[in-house]
Amino acid sequence: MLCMEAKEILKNHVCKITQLTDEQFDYFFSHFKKQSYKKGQAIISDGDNVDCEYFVISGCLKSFFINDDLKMYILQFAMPTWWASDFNALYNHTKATINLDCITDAEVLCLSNSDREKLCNELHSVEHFFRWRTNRGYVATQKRLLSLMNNNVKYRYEELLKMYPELYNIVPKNLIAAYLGVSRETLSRLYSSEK
Amino acid sequence: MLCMEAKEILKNHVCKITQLTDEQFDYFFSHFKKQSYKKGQAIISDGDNVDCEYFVISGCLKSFFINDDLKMYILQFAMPTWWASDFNALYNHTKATINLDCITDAEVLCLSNSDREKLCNELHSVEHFFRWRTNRGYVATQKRLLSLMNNNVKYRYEELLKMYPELYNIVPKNLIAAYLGVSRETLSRLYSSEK
DNA sequence: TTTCAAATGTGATGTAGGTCACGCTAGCAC
DNA sequence: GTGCTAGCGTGACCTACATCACATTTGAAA
Repeated sequence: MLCMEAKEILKNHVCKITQLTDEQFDYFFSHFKKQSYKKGQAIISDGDNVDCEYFVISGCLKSFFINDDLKMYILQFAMPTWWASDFNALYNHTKATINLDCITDAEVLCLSNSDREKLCNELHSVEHFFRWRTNRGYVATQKRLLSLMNNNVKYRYEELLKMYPELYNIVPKNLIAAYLGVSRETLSRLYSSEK
Repeated sequence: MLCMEAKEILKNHVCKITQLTDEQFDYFFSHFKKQSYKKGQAIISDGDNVDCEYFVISGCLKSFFINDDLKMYILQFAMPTWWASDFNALYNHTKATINLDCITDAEVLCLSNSDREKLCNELHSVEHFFRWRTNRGYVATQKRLLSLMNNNVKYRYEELLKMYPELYNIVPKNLIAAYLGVSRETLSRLYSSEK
């Protein structure tokens, strides 16, 4: 039943962008594997071989980097219909340098790198979809890069909450800080000062 | 003659990634328009409609953002075989917020957004190529984002020069600073302090 | 209900890098 | 040649944010 739901969510997401017949979509979908994870559970850890990318059905993931001083920087919060992985490791067949884990209980659909490439090769529409998806991620990351250079923490914080208001309730502030690239103390002082 | 050379450069670049017959490549290439620009000349300016993306044959471009205080932040230096544009505006049919201009005299091949989409639609291999290209840009931008949050200016400067040593001779230091997201004064103090 | 860890607030102090101001040099325009 | 502007160095001072330390709150587990 929830499996049915997952299929519908993915279908909705993909068919908004590209045309697939029902049979084609069924075939596409048959390559995904459903997984459930508990809050706090790791999906990809530093040093792992990375085989899959993950389409979020429910819950919230984070992909993040840990530096030598054990400081965490969050690359992405992944909410339903978002895709997450260590894309660098996935595309280049290197070990993971990015971690992926669960902020809440989560259900995802996994697609392996080789299956994605196979599907892209077999179905032009699927290749089109994945081109679209990466374009979107690329442009969003460029915007974030500029914002990081150009705007102060306060502005970036407000921008983030305007864009993803649901994060405010789901994600603890120390993780928001790790996304914005500041210390949790500085972030805390921000909204105690305003109003 | 240089036109022949441009064609070869593009062919080399594309066929490293994807299979195209000679006729297919000729057809692909027929949609590009060669353009020459002088040092300092603008290709895309803030507020423009953005129709094309640009494949660099020779010279060096920069894409950059100017904020309200007239401070410049450089998104990308584009050397030969790199692609540049305001991809956000291009994909989303909005006005340019990113500028593109020439650090040196430059020759480029222009491809319009509609021709790209047409070609991607007609030739699966072309769609594959563009998916690959954006994947690469996406991953590189994510890395830069992390480096910006995690590393200090000195490290980022050395990292940049290690990756693109040719920039050192071509690009004035104030532009390097604008790429790293620091003031030219700070950058200047860096390498006067070391050794 | 108690307990414990995670999440959060806040003061004191340190620091990387920004800003402003000025001077020098080199190459291009006339 | 003369003048002018872009590029670059450098000192003095300022500021946003980091770091460290400690207190308080909260929510989930036992």
